[in-house]
Amino acid sequence: MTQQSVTMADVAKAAGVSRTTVSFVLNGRMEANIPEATRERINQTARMLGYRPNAAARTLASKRSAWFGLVTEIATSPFATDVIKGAQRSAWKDGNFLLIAPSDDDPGMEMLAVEKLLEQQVGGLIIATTWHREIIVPENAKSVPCVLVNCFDAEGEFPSIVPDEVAGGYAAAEILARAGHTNIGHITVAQGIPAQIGRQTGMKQALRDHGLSQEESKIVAGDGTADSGYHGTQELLAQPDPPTAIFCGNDRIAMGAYDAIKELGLRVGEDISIVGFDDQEILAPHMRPKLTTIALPFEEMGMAGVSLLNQMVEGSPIENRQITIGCPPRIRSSVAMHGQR
Amino acid sequence: MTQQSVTMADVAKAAGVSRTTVSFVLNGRMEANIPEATRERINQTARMLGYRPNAAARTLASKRSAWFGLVTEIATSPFATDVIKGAQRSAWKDGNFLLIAPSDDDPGMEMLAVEKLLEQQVGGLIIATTWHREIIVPENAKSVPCVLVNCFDAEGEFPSIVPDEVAGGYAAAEILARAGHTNIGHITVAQGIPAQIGRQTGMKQALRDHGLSQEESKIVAGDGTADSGYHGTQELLAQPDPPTAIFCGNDRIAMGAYDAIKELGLRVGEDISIVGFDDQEILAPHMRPKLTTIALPFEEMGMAGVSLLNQMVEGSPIENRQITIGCPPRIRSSVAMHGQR
DNA sequence: GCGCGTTACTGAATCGTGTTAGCAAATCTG
DNA sequence: CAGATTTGCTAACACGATTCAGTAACGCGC
Repeated sequence: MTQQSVTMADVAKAAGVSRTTVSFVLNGRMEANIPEATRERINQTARMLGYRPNAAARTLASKRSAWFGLVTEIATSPFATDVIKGAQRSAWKDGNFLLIAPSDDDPGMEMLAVEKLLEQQVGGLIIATTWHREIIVPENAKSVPCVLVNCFDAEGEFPSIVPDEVAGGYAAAEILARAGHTNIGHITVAQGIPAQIGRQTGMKQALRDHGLSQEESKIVAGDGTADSGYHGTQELLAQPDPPTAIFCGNDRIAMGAYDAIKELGLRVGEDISIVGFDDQEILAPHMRPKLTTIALPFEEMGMAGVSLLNQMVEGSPIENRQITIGCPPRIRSSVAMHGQR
Repeated sequence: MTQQSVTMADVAKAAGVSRTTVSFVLNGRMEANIPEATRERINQTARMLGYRPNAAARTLASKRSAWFGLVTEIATSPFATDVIKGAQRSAWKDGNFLLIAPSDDDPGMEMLAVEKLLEQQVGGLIIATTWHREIIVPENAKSVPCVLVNCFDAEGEFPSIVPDEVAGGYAAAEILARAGHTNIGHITVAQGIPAQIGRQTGMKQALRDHGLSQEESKIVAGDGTADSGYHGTQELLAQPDPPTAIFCGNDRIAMGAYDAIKELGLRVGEDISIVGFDDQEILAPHMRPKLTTIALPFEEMGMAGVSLLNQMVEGSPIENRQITIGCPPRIRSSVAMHGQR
């Protein structure tokens, strides 16, 4: 109500030209060579009248919308924020919008979300998960360009963007090896997920490359919780030849590890070195000592997702369908030099 | 491209009726009394043909869109997620969408964000901040119903939804008082913000109501960081008559407090009781012992924002323009009984 | 003064839906 | 059985843009 809404026709009348001309000018169509004087006049009157384009009309007429859809499990994790942030920023730069729809990790819900987004005429779709895993992409998602972020489909049919877990695990172990540690423990996240497999694989490779061996007993299975970090650390430190450093599968595990270490009267970053994974913004930099960890590049993944989508929408050929994004180390204070170098 | 897009006209032709009839049936216009048989036939063919309504056309024709705009500082804080989550859920229920635009705490950016959202024909606007404070609402936000979440304008011109800081502070202090503590410390968040003022006010009231007094020295000014919690706690515990319980202005402060307490060889939840504020999902339940704290009702605020917006869009009278939402206590394990009851 | 190319525009169709006004047939009313 | 009402549907315009196909005016060479 009270929608006075100035239209192009109003601007055209006020400027004494046709709708078409106004459209050309406001969209910067230079090939319709409208002289500078007219352009200026039209822009002036548009501004004076407070003209605001109607996106719905534009979408309808041009059959191209300014929206991408993002389907994600906002319900569960704060991680989603960063993906949204990155995607949002990247889309915004090109004048695009993000329509966010919840999937809640329920296939039915997810299909509905996609359906609703398609009704909104989204030009492309991003499906993002909060933890790196394989998913089944809803059938209807195929009616429009679609990119997977932090997940992948079994057939590799969709382009996907995932963190480089292996390189991340490698970096984590290398930090400890470079600091002179030779007896390194590891507490894993939940068994069988890409994060666990990748990080552990990377760690083993790094240790080999640095000429270090690691007994099986130095790898304890956790489940990603702080509790599992606490108990895992107790288990490691109770061994006859306890490790001097622990690579924790994620930051929450590291949090539990801190507690266990302190309870034993030892000092994190002096007696025992710790490296985490994830770089949780409200955790890692606030721990005492501040946690050295490997960051999950959620924001970059979101940005990459949108730019990949842009390419697909424009019909550019996609060279790389499976993109991995590096996990940068965040060096803080939980790792100490050990022994002679 | 390859937009086969089945339209209403296609459905109409296939069903042997006019487009108008299809529109009536699909929109459930009962007053146009179409007999059950015809309705069924149209629904069938629509489903068979895979008809998907075009939201842009609908928005254009009906002059009412199915989406609300949410302007927020996604850039800075994980808190935003919960507001988005609540708003999203609430909107989704009514078939509405949320368009998210970043404000990045920059007035120019914010105006642009609002402008862009208005171009998208949003039916209403939510402006949300990550921390409770006063804001200046951009002028153009007035062209559509607008609700403030977690913030407010100086003139009270806009309906706003904020957490009940005072009641939260009251609850926090009461938990400690009820546990038998009589010597209670407090470490504040940044000076002068509503969170600091409200929580402190609530605390003082609770202590008065429980017949307790509190020396000025037992309130130390922090800045919301874990570091300030660490040093604040050291300061409090170094006093000649140290408190047996500390109400920390937020969970990060509590995190620092834990570290300081443990370093002194004391036990949290046994020797010293702690209550936090915010209930940060990835922090509070994972601390050791698990932190008793007061939750900030972000999700509820988001939901309340959307439903208030719905009322406004429908033209219902708004009875309450300044809504405060309660901050529920989350009782965990960081508070112990003290002394005789 | 004719043909041709450029410049600076305009008219009209189109996008897919909502919505009002109205019409023919069927049914009811008295 | 005439007139009024209801039932079941349709024609046509509107919404606010984009875009294609012109076209009138002008300059220019010959």
